Amino acid sequence: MSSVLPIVELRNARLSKVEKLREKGINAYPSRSHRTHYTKEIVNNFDAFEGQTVTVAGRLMAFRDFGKLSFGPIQDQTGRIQLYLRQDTLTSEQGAIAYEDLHLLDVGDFIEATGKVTKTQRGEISVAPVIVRILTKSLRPLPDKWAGLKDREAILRRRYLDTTFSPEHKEVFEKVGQMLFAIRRFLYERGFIEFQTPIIQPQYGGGTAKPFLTHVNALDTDMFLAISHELYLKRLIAAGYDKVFTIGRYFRNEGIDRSHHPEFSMIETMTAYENYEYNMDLIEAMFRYIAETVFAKTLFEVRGHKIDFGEKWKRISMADAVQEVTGLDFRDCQSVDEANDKLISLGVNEPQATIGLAIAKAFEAKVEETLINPTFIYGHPLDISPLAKPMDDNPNFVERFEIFIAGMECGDNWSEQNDPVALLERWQSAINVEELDEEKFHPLDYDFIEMLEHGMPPTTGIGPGIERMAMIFTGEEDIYNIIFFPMMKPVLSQANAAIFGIDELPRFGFKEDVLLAQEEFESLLAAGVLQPESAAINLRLHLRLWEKPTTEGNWKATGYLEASGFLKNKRLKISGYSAEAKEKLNKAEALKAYKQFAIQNFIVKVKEKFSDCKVRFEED
RNA sequence: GGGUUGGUAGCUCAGUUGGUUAGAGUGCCUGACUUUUAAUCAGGAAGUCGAGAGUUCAAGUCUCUCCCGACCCA
Repeated sequence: MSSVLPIVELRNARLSKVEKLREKGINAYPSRSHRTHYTKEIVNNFDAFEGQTVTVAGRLMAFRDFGKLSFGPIQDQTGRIQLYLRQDTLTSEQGAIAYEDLHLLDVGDFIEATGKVTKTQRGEISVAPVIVRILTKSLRPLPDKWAGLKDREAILRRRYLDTTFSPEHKEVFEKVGQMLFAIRRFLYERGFIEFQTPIIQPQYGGGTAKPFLTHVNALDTDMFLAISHELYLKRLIAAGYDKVFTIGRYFRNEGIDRSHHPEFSMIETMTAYENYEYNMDLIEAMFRYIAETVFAKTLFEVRGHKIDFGEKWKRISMADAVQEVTGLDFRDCQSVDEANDKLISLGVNEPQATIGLAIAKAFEAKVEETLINPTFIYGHPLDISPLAKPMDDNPNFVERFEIFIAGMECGDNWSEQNDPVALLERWQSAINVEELDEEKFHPLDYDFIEMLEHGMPPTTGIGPGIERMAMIFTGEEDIYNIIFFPMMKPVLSQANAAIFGIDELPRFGFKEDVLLAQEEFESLLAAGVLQPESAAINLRLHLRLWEKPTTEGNWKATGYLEASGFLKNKRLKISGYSAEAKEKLNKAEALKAYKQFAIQNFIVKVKEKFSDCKVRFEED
């Protein structure tokens, strides 16, 4: 090794301190501490503690050496207290660190100090240790004690360093934990029972999000990570429990931005023998309960708006809300065309397939952002709510409500459809629409329908997102400040490569690419060499539309298909497809034409060879 | 997906029209100091300038590709 990285030298220096401590009979990684008090209780009650002997423990955050006297604050979960170390009072009993050996400690080490509580001449509340023990040697330097960690990427990848330096960031995560506890307490007080529901599910129901696919080796079956837990909670209702809930993890294989994370949490309840009106009361009370018990206030500032959770929430139907904001009542429309004309008059030039969809569109485009104070929007069009129960007085609308706070949707809830025949019909027609759309794969859960046929009492549920709720209460506008371990691409730093002697990260299940030309792919398929290795093939189209015409004056699109499911841990890319058009198409038309082409050339060939293999098509 | 922007010492950051051997603060190492609060003083060591390729007599700086982020938009 010719040149050694500075971080490696720093680390080696600390490793040799571990060795020197060992030579003195001191274990740098003992089993436990003998802490008697947290720093905060001492600092807050100095008068009571003055002169008493205490043992405190925490991370050494700084060290100021004055020869025969030194100072160093230690930090524990509750705060900091200064150690006031004197050569003439520090003893070196067995296992303790003598004054002369204090240089074997580093800022960042976890240590324990036993001594009397006192004040220094400058008035700083301190512990004057008789015994100092090391609890854990730190091998890497802490960030700058004044600046802390600033690099966003470093903060997200090594959150433990950021929370060490930023108590206000640390507190946010504590509040999230307290919120979860408060929610559980709130529900238990009202007779709910908490259940665990499966995260790995054979079918994904209860939503239209794209799932994560996984494989269960023991059953040799593809399964999905939960996009929702409600179908299981409903089975619990059928099982005879009247009030159930789960605090579940949810996985949606979609975009990431400041308010969306692929993995998130929801509190989901189901209550039998009640309808959606019960839930409006429940969730309003829950928000108030969290505000009062976790944050000890009802007035919050959310995205620049003052919001009082102590006040009663507004309740208005979706169609009324649209009418209130736009002056248009979509309910008197006689036809879809009439509804679409109204949309256009609002400046929304996206024709919808039904009157119900048009109402939802108008709401989304014009009303949502105006809902600042907590508002219940109820009575959604049936068309966008296949699993909800229609209203008695107008079956075009359902017993469903959404919560809006500061223009953000914060929960979606409804009275569950428990008529198995009606639900199956709704479900099937929804699937047909979806399939025409070719956008989403929406499986029918016949086990669930069977459960309904056995009978599920009238039921209603709520499902507020934990992260959204936490963002509202803490004032954070970035979900990455709420999720302690956000999803990041794995990387290997040069320093770690050098220190651990590796040149790449372990890659379990890493996907390699195999590139085949269209002809190669088709001949391998025809010869039976290439076979599906999972029950479903997922297809993804990557398309490029060339902006300049060919010499013949035609417009050209090229691309490749990405197929997973043929080769384990490998992603198959098939190139060589191309399509030409006589005149310029817009991107949507070109995509459509190309998709047709891909379906003919790929899906049909796979289907005729392997008739029971599912092929799913997804787009970028 | 589109636009903008960033990656330089463990950390926080400078680095000019391309031009000596890439700097500062902090931290680290050595020494002094019995009341500090980002202690002070003296001395010292420390860099694959995100990775790779190119242009050039000469690249942290210019060009291209890639990796990892951030911000805004849809």
